[in-house]
Amino acid sequence: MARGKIQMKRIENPVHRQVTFCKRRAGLLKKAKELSVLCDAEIGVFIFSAHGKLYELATQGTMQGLIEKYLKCSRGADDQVADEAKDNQLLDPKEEIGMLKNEIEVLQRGLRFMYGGGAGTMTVDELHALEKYLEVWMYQIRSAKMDIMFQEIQLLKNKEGILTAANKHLKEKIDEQCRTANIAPMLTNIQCPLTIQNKIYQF
Amino acid sequence: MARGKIQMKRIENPVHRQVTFCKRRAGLLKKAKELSVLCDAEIGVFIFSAHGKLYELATQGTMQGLIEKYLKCSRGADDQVADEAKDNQLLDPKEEIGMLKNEIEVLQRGLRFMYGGGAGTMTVDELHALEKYLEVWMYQIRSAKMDIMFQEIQLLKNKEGILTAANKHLKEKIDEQCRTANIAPMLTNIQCPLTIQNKIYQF
DNA sequence: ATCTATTCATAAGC
DNA sequence: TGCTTATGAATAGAT
Repeated sequence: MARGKIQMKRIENPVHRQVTFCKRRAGLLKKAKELSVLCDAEIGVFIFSAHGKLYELATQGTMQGLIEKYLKCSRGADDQVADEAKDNQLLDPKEEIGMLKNEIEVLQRGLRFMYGGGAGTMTVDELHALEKYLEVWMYQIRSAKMDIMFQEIQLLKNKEGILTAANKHLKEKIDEQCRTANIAPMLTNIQCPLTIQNKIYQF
Repeated sequence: MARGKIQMKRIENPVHRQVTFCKRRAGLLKKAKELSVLCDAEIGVFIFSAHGKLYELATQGTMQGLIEKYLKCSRGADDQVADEAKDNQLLDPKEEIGMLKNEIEVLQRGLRFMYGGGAGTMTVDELHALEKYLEVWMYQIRSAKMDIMFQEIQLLKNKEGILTAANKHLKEKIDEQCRTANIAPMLTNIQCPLTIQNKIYQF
């Protein structure tokens, strides 16, 4: 920057920090707007100051809308573990496709509503109908989300049950081997797995 | 910028636009990170390219967490002039009480409307207020539900990880014991747990 | 806030 | 996509 490079670490002087925060915050939001305009992108930014105050920017529509779009996009695209994504996809592809088609149809209808003459030509009743439709749509999306999460919970519970059973079985095998072989040193060796297993049941 | 100032409007040349998008996107995310580090701020950015591809940055924790924090912060304030509304509410407790009473009254009227039938007693403004109120209310319920479910999923995933590790450990113990004891009959006995374990990994 | 001296970001070209 | 460079922007420190 200017009149001396600054280190990329927290500015300790509170006055300097506050000043820099104001300046750079403005700069960041400006850059975001520019990128949005120049490259036809949709951008959301929110900044929480150290004191918790919120500064936000949504280049198109509302932040709420952007967040919904974000949540829709980030689902299925990338999760933390590859397995989860696979599981979600494997749950019911047909149902997912059906939902997406339905969503597209609703969206197209909504767009025709919006662009086909504008809201000026719409009666209160028509607007009411559209509102109802969007309400149902929201409900369906929410409902589908909940379903997927419930399924995931169920799946994980099943996994847990199987793993617990397997653990129990393995433990019994070890006990049995020890008894059959009558090898004293083995008894000390199996303390460790037993300890681990006890920890598991504490959850 | 360089080698010629550019106009602040959509870049029409698709190649230039794409190149600029990549460069400025990187620049914006860098600036966001810098602001976060220098000024101890928490920043979330998401960028949708014109083609709908998502690029995101969350300087602290996950984007999910940031979004929740954002929604919590922006809730209670109606629209874009959130700060002013908040300030007003915080600065004047009496006014806040008045507003809450008003909201309660609107809600009560809404309930009478629902059960008594007929919107005749409510104005459009009142209905709008009711709608806003129900929207926030719905969001809060949904949000709480989601939080609980996410927590449950996380807990189950942790359990799964520990159980899997314990299983692996137990299996290794068995293998070790078999090698040490060199007992042939045991080899057939341990097939069963191994089979269970393989089933587990198929999820 | 406003003002510079600097550093930084980046448009254009390859 | 990556690198280079000339130039416009951003901004640190001072006022």
